[in-house]
Amino acid sequence: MARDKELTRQRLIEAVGTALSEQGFQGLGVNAVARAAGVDKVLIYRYFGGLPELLEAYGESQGFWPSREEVLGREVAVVKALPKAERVEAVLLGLLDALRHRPQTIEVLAWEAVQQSPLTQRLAERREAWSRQILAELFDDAGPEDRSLLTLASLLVAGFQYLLIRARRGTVYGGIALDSEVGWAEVRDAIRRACHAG
Amino acid sequence: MARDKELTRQRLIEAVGTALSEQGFQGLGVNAVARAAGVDKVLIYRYFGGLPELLEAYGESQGFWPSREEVLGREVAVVKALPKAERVEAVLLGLLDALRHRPQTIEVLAWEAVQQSPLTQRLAERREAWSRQILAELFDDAGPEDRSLLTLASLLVAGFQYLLIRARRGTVYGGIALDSEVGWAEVRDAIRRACHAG
DNA sequence: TTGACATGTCACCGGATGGTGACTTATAAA
DNA sequence: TTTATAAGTCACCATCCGGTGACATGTCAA
Repeated sequence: MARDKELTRQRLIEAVGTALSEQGFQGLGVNAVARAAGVDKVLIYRYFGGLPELLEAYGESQGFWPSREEVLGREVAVVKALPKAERVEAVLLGLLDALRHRPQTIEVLAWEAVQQSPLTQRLAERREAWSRQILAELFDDAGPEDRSLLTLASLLVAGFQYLLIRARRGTVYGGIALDSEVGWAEVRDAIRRACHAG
Repeated sequence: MARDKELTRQRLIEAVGTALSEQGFQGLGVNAVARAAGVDKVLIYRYFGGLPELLEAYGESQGFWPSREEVLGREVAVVKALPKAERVEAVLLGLLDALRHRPQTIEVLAWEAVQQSPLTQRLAERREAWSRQILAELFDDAGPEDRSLLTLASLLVAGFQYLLIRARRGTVYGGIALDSEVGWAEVRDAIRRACHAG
């Protein structure tokens, strides 16, 4: 093995991602990550201090949460000119699409949902900050009367995040086929319908 | 220890519930359950065959999923006379309320979301059957044009189930205060709003 | 009273885990 | 060329896990 500390660090960070993809967060331990990196586990302690710090480095290294541009698919200013219901719809549909292409993020979301660790807590805080920022940027003209619409938006996000989590292994939920494009098209329709409520 | 096989069986089954409440499904193992029951773990193998069968017995023993009457809070026939949107609203709000009082069911839902085991698979199938039955009983007059409404209903159920899972340890999600009655009142409002969409 | 059987206890196994100390060896400065 | 130190290897620890075989003892029928 070449003696390159920085390369080994990188290998370890990437190994977190592969271990996460292959075994899920359940099997995520010092031994598994070291094995995936092809490196001795003691280096995790030497280079990062421990598994939590390595996971943190992994979290920092990735664009876990999609950028606003990726979610919206167009300039922020363009979306901002739309009616509020359309804006919400654009954010929700864009976010759904972005997350569907991020299996590791979904894995972490599942993790976050069931376990409370320093890492998942930090990730949760970051997501809260992300949603606050979206709110401030896209809905700075929202008043108290829009509170219900924004809560509905959060509820819908929670809904399809849950569906994404279940889709990792399950095939159907509440009659929705999670393993087919048809099912997800229905979900998008339902989101559109809900956005224009009230 | 009294030599009463049936009592010991019952103790073990109840111990699953207490272990589930105290440590969550993560720490649910042969040793933990036996410890909680104050009984030797070998009896799990003798009386049930193994942990999966014991968990199955626990699943059978409890009213995990609320009955239709508990959800609706009134006679099925009465609800059936309502317009479709009102019917969906009644089911969703009733289900949310029923689940909020079932911490162990929520724990199992969280489990089900992240792990695929024979038990969680059976529980998932049972829930699917439950929702199909609700559909057949309350919405036998639904046509293809109602498909979108029912998908939205499933999405909303997914949403508040996810919120219930996160509320076990988290305090806020997407701006919704999960640890306060105010937050849940907002969720109920959002559900009502969504039900009358389209 | 005796003996058979069911109930329950205990000690142990192999394997995986997180974690650490002692070792080898490549590299690079003196 | 020598030598100090960083990079990487290896063996081992305690602990927990699921699982099992051998044993003790209460109960009840013969």
